[in-house]
Amino acid sequence: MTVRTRFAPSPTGFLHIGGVRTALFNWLLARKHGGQFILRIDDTDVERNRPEALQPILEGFRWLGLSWDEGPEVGGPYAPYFQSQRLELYRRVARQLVQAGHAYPCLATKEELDAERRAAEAARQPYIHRGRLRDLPAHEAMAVLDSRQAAIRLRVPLGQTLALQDCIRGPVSWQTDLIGDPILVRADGRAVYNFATVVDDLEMKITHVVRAEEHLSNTPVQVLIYRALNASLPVFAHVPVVTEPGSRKKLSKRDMKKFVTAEVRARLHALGWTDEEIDSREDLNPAGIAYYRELGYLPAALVNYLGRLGWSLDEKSEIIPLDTMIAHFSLERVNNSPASFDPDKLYWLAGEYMRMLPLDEKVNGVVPYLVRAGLIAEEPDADTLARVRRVVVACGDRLKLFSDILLYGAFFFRDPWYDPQAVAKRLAKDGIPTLLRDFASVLRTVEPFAAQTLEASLQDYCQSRGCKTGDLIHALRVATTGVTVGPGLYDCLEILGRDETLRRIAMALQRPEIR
RNA sequence: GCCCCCAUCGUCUAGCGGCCCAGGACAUGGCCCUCUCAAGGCCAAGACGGGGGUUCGAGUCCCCCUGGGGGCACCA
Repeated sequence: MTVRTRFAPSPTGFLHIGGVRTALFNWLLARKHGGQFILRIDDTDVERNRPEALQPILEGFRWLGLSWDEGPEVGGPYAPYFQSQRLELYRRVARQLVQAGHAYPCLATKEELDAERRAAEAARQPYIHRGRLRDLPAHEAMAVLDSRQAAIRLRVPLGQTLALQDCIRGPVSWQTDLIGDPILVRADGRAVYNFATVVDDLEMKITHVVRAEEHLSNTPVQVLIYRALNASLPVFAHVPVVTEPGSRKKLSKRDMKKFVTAEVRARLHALGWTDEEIDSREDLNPAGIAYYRELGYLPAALVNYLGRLGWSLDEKSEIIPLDTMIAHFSLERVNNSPASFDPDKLYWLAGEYMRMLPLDEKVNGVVPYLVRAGLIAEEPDADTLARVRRVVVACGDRLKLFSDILLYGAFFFRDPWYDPQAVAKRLAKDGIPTLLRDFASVLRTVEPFAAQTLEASLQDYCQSRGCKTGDLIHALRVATTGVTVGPGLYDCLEILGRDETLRRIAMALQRPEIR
């Protein structure tokens, strides 16, 4: 039997980290067993659907490399993969259930039901709805269905215990008496999630239903539907929810905006985003995928992080290559308590993955950021690319995200932006400008103008002059880069070259703070 | 209110009765390295929610309590 899993987002908002993690588990399970991973769009709730939400979801999956074997844009043997296009199927199946006596029409209005629910609440009683036509004989029920616009409800069998083995939770059970007769098809003919899901999972031959724990309470209803359809159950696995950093509440796509903190805004501003752009992008925040893509996180790092969130390979592995993850993934090793999303650990992983990335790919990843910042031309020539490469090498492990290139390497591509504090601390001090001016004359003749010889000559110079190397080094750094942090000084000078280095030193010495 | 689930360092986790006075990782603090910032190395601090059982022995099994979470729609 081939394993078939699915992820079924509803396009009512943007995918968050938790949703992606659930999708990843589905994907891993399918890949591990050489099965299929299906993407299905659960969009039966047309009023709440937002067509513009679909593309970002698909793009997110593509970016992460979570390929789907069947679904939007790729089709498949059970197309269409949009529930909104399968309503006829659900209606047909629901009618069959009525005919078989497992379901019945319901004429209650929304107002009546609301009143019932409120009354139950007021009486502090659980609300368990049983329709008035529940016990109508099947042929009469069909007659009602044909003559009136009626919703269809499942007739929940009374007095039973539903027990099943969840792959992650273990044995779980429910009393059917406590389950109200659920709506299968709305009065307007549109199926409801619980029903459409079962019909589709059955038709699409889904073998493993891996979904978030918030769906656990939907499971008894769905089990009842499977039974009514005389179908065998898939394997159920309810993965714990992902909670917000700092709270124990599950991540929700409704208020992702609250993750747009001042710090997040500052980061995005640094990349050239305006507040208007940030505010118009709902998924551009630390709970969404787009944020990490924009900042230049490596997708492999995100996948690794998400895979380790609630799952472990063994007692110590943190960095787990995707093929290892696929080879060893199992639902049995999925943890069963909620996991809190930790941006710090993700950031650390991003750095680890960046370190492992081949140089060429680092250069390729960094170029778009330099282009967008207007530091290099859109189609950089070979010389520029060679220079970018040298800068990337100089940045070394400082580069954790592609966007870090702007943090550590921008000054290689434009004049330094002199940080007043840095100038005050490292340049505008007694004797320093003179020292700098004097050493500049040494720099004029250093041969070759390379890191090693530069270092040697600076050491010699300081020794013969009896000055502290630190003073000169810091002064040089600020004079040539404008800031106090960055790659090794000698690497910086070498990349800048003799002429540019001298020009920058002269420029720095012209500053008003210095005389 | 009712139903269901969960419970190891701040966080992610290992642990499936003795290998655990609980291991790893992120974060934190200190030291080393060092031209800054990273990275790296070393060290430190830090957890089995509580109470009952079962057992020669319990983080591990059972029960209760407490705490947390999820769900109770003609939403998904």
